[in-house]
Amino acid sequence: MKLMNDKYLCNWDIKASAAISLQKEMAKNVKAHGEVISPSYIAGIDIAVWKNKNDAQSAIVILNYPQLEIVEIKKACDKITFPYIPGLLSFREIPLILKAWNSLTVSPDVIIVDGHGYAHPRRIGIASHLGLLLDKPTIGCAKSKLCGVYETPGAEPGSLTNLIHNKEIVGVALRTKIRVNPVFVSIGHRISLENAIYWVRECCAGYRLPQPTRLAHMAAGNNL
DNA sequence: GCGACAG
DNA sequence: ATCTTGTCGC
Repeated sequence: MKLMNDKYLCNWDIKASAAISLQKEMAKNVKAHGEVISPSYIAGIDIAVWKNKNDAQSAIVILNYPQLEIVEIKKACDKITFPYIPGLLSFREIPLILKAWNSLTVSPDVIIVDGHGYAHPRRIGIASHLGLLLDKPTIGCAKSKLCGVYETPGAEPGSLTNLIHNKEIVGVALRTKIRVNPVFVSIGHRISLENAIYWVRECCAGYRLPQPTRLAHMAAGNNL
């Protein structure tokens, strides 16, 4: 697939301070509204870092909807350079994600990213950053919180509570399955929070994580 | 200075 | 993220 918005493309070999400056500029262009109505394809993205701490593999899995069957899987391997710094995850993972994106033949209508989007100190987590680059609706679905406070959601699957940071609702803690910890959903780009929550729920076929994310995680680790 | 801290 | 099999609980 072709990269739609190369104006957001940057030199990935930069310092943390420069990355933060870029985030503050890009955050102004994130669109927190938009509805994905009846998608034909939903993508899941994740990366696995080899234990040697240098090599990594990204995976993009495309599922059809509503069947949620795999229609395409693309992977890319390379050395990982940028260190893991909370708040700067996108600069570590996106280069490898774009490499896999280039080989895609199916264009997804919405993408679920393993990590936060708007629920980020500067409102631009990896889901939002990737959404700007690909000019696609993206959703952030993380397994743990990066910033903000929230009340424990009810025990019933589907229940949720707001994730609040600096008095602003930045996402929700969503109980996707009984007796498991909630996941954190936030908008990535070009989608409303309500619609993002809808699609995450729609993709959780009895699992804690949405199927696109689960399968991308397995694919990245060569377990699929 | 101290605590928090996606993957 | 990753190191790692079986085991306990719903």
